[in-house]
Formats: sequence, structure tokens, C-alpha cells
Amino acid sequence: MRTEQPVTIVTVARHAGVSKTTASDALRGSGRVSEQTRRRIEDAARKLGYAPNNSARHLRQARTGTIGLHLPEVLPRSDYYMSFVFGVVQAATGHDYDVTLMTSRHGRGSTLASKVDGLIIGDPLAGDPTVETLMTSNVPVVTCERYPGDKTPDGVVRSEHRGAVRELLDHLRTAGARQPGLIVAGDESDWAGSVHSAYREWCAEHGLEAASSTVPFDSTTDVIRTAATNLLRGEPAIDALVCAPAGAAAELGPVLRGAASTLRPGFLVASCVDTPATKYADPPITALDLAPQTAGASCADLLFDLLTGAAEPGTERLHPVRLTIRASTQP
Amino acid sequence: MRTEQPVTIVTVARHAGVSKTTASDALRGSGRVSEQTRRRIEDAARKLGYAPNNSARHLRQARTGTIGLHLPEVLPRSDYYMSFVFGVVQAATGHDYDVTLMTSRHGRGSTLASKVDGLIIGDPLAGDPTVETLMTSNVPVVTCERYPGDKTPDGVVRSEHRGAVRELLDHLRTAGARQPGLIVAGDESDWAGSVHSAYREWCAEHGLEAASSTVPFDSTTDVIRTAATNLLRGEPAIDALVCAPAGAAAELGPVLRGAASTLRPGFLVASCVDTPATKYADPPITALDLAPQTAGASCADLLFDLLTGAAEPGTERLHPVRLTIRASTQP
DNA sequence: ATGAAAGCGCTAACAA
DNA sequence: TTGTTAGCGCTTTCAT
Repeated sequence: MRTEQPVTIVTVARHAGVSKTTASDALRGSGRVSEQTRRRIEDAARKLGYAPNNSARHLRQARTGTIGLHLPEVLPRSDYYMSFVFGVVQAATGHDYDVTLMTSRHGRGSTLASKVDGLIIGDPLAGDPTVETLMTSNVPVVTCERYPGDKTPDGVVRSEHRGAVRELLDHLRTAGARQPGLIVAGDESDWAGSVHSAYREWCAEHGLEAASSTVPFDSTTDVIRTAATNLLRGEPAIDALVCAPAGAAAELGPVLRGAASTLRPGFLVASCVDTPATKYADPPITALDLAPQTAGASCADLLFDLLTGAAEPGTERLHPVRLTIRASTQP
Repeated sequence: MRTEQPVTIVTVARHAGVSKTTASDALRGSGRVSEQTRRRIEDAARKLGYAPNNSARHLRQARTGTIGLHLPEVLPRSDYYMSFVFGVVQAATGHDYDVTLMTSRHGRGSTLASKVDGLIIGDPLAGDPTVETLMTSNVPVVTCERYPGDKTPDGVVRSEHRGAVRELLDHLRTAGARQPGLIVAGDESDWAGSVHSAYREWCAEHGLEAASSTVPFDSTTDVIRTAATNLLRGEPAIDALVCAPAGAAAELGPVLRGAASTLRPGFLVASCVDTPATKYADPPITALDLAPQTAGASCADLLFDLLTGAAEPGTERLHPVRLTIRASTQP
């Protein structure tokens, strides 16, 4: 039965014998009405099954109560993003905001951003036209990791990837690795760029030649395996492999088993992104835990602070990353 | 500079020298205005950077232009859901709907559903209180897979899992398996229930004793490995293992390598859900491709049809599933 | 402590 | 083909 006519705030007000205004104030707890009438109004609302009309509310308040979330459409190995999404939704919900998803399929034009109060962009890739459009919208934008393009977002949540990678490399060295190689995504993302340059820097400091292979951001396992195979073939001295695309290290099994027999035994493997796949690989893989869910929540919190004025435009917040050592780096 | 006053439809109308209504009609292409003035209005709109106010539009039209998407918050092995989400968003965007995510953290009460025109529930689990609330909302609901509770949703997109599982089992038999075992999620989800009962049925028809182990829907790899180990220990005759939780088969490596040495060689493995993890496991694992992205799109399409009256409440649409044979079942 | 009135931006109904 | 008017449901002045 979808014929029942909608319950508006006037319905409630009438039932409670008060005016629109009083009903509104009571239901939002503005502290303007007496305890007694407030209770009466709340009872009426509950009994009638009143639900506020958000379009009306937002029209009046000149806001939408919604934040947009853009993610790169990377389908393989999406545990990171899924956690990130849940983190954003959880925190946004806590601040009474809804979250609508915008992929790169959403139309261009500023129309996109006109429906939200703010935007969160997870891993903004340089050159993604949708991201470029969103970055120049007139609502506050928070990115997870810096945007490698011209515009600067209003807020950034980022991690000390450089330091974390160095820590990981130091650990490998301690574990006996002499020449670690790197598989890394291209420089479209700030994260991948940081990983790559931290690696090169570390190699230089230790008098090693950097041995890395760059793959596209959304590489499938095929591509990564080929890259690994070629890297190991081209640089026979490599005795440890660090893998930057999320969870991809876990998929290198065939390559590494082959390598372990032709190269030296005790070959080490590590990942720059921890996922269920790395945690439960055989053997479990040492990885950097990027805590995506907390990162997502942090983005939503920062955006909220920007919207309420609690944070200044230009704010950067650091999000902790933790090295998790597992069997794959314990020879 | 966020001080510039907003461009409304009146601004556009004034600039084009027409009335509000004409501007509105022109911009929405109602075919009421002359080609000439339409062009003039569109130019003005573009020049002014006009973007329609959705709250106002939706208030007027008594709809929100938004559909809610609820997913079980299953963090491990989330490739399936991520693809599903992108499918929903893509199709919804095509129909000019936004998608907002609702996890089980969203408050109870009908408030939840009052902000959307319709709901999509991916894998509704019996007993999830949020799902129960959503199911009794007064907007159309589409579920992916049937809801194992009392209420019936307005639309269902589902697959012939029973038939697919039988096909998979037949394939295993052809490949030489005499006694396939099953790891399956509990009956909170219709999908898991179907898989389980199809398995039992098939076993009965072939004069075999069903050897299955039930794990929670959101089991981590730990739990699944333990279940597999116990199952293999308890039923030594098992020479093939079918795994129902998404992608989990790929994480059974250690268990199966152990099994392969103590049990008969040529042990077969298959998964009821294809994911990158099964595709790129070592060896690649035979799996049922549930095509989650298309499934998501299908849900959004059905919901749209229900909203526009193009589909009757109670509609069920079938979504194809394909058996993908890989090395893990070719001894 | 409460009410009355105005108006957010838009579209549908009614005129011209 | 175009314009005028009313009103969606709500919150925010401004009065009382």
C-alpha cells in the first residue's frame, strides 16, 4: 500500500497541537521548547512514523548532507579500497553525512560536484580527467595521498610512505638481503612515486644499484608476474623482492618458486600494502599495513572539519603505517 | 573564493530574457520552447556555470534521485563486492540516479530508507537487523539473491546456483574425483544455502555421503583453513574440495599441499566464486564466474524498472553464471 | 516558550 | 510558444 499520504512536519505539529516551528525545534532538539511539549511532539512523530524530508531540509539549509567519494576503478585486489570505503562511510555516517560514489564514468562538467557538500578522492591519479574536474570543483576536496597534478586539494590525508619503505628495506637488509629489487606502479599516483624514490634513495645510500620494474597502476597479476620474471632474469643478483601494487606479492608464487630454485635459496619477499592476501599467503608475507579503513575515516573526519571550519584549507594530516613482519622475510 | 552568490535558474532566465519556466523547460528539453530560445538559454547557463539544485528539484518532484546500496560488511576477499558496487554505480548513473552506501552501522529506524527512492541489498543475510529494517521500508527493494527471511523484496536478481554447482560437481567427477568435499558458508545467505543443498542432492544421487563443513559467512582464512584441515582429517576419502566462500579456495595452499602428500595425488580444488585470487592462484583454480559487475548493473536496472513501472513488483530476473575450468581440476 | 510568515530553487498547472 | 502562480517541506528570522 503505497497510497498513504506522506507524514510531514505539519502533520506532527497538528497532532501535538503546536505550530510547525515548535515541532521542528522539538525534533531537532534546539533547546527552545519545554521538556513537556518536546516529549509530546516526539511521541506524535513516532506514532505517525514521521521522517524528515531531506530535500526540503537541505534546500532550506543550502547544503546536501552528502559527500562524494571517488575511487580509481581498479578491480583486481580491491580489498584496500573496500576497507577504505567502509571507513569513509562509517565516519561520514557519524557526522550525519551520506556518501555517494562517483566513478570515472560519471559525466564530466561541474554537475558532478554540484550535488555534494564535499569530495573525497582516494588515490588521485594524475591524468584521470574525472579527478581533474573534481579537483577544480567549488566544494572542499580531501585526497588520500597528495594529488600529483597542479591543483592542491583543501585537505590531504597521507602517510609517511618514504620512511616506511626505508624501514622495510632496512629490515630486509637485516634479514640478510644484499640486493632487493622493486616492482612498483607508475608515477601517476603520489604513493607509488614516493615508494619508488624512497627505494632509489635507499639504494644509493647503500651503494646499490636500483633494480626496479614499473607496471601500470591497475596491472593484473599476469602483467606483474611478467615484470617480476623479467626483473629477476635481468638482474640475477636480486635476492629479495619488494612489491608495491596492493597484495600483488601474494600472487608471485609461481615466479618466486621458480626463482628460488635457480637463484639463491632464502629469497625474501615483501609487500608495500598489506591485505588478506599477503597475510594468508604461503608463506605469510611481510607487508606495510596501510590501515585503509582508518585512512578512510580520517578523510571523512578531515572533510567534516573543513566543512565546519574546524580545519583550515591546506591542512595535511598524517596517517600511521605499520611494518608487519612475517615469515616471508625470515630466512 | 567561495563568496560568489549562487547561480539559480532565475539568474539564467534573466540573462536570457525569459521566464523561470521557459528556462527550466529549455534546460530539461521538454520540447516546449523554440529551438532559438533554447539555444540562447543554454548559452546563458553555460556562461554562468549554472548547475541545477538537486534538493529543490527533488523536493518539487517528491523523489530523491538516489538509491541506497547495502552490503554485508565483509572485509576479507572483497573483490566480489567491489565489482558489484561498480556495476550498481555504473548502471544507476546511466539512469540518472546516485548511489549512497548504507552499512549496518547506519542507524535503525525508517529514517534510513527515507532518503532514497529505492534500495539494493547485496546478499541479504537472514538475521541482519539493518537488512530486516530495510526490507520493511516503504520504497522498492531489490535484492541480489533471495532474502532468506519472511518479507519478499519487490525485485530479485539471482543466479541458478544449484544448477551451476551440479555442473561443477559433474565436472569434478569427469576429472576423476570420487568423493568431493565442500566448505560452505552458513545458511544465513540464500546463495550458501543453495550451494549446500545442491551439493547434498548431488551426493545423494551419486550414492555418496555428503562431506561438508560450514563456516561463518565472513570467515577469515584462518577459520577456513582450520575447517578444511578438519574436514580432510575426518573424511580421508575426500579427493576433491569445493570451496564456497569467495576466493577462499586460493588461500588453502598450505592445507592442500599437506593434503596432497598424505592423501592421494591429483587432489582437485574448485571454488564457487571466481575472483582474481582464484584466477591467479598456483595452480589456477576452477571456479564459477558469478559476474558480479553485471549482477550489480542488473540490480540497478531492475530497480529502475520497478520505479518507472516497467517491471511488476515480484519480478525475478536470472543472472548467468559460468563455469571456468582451470588447472586445479585437471589432473 | 511559542507562533506567523517568508522563502530556499525548482517544476507542474493553469493562462494567455 | 511563453509567462504567472502556487506550492513541495522545511528552517529561519522576527514577533509575541
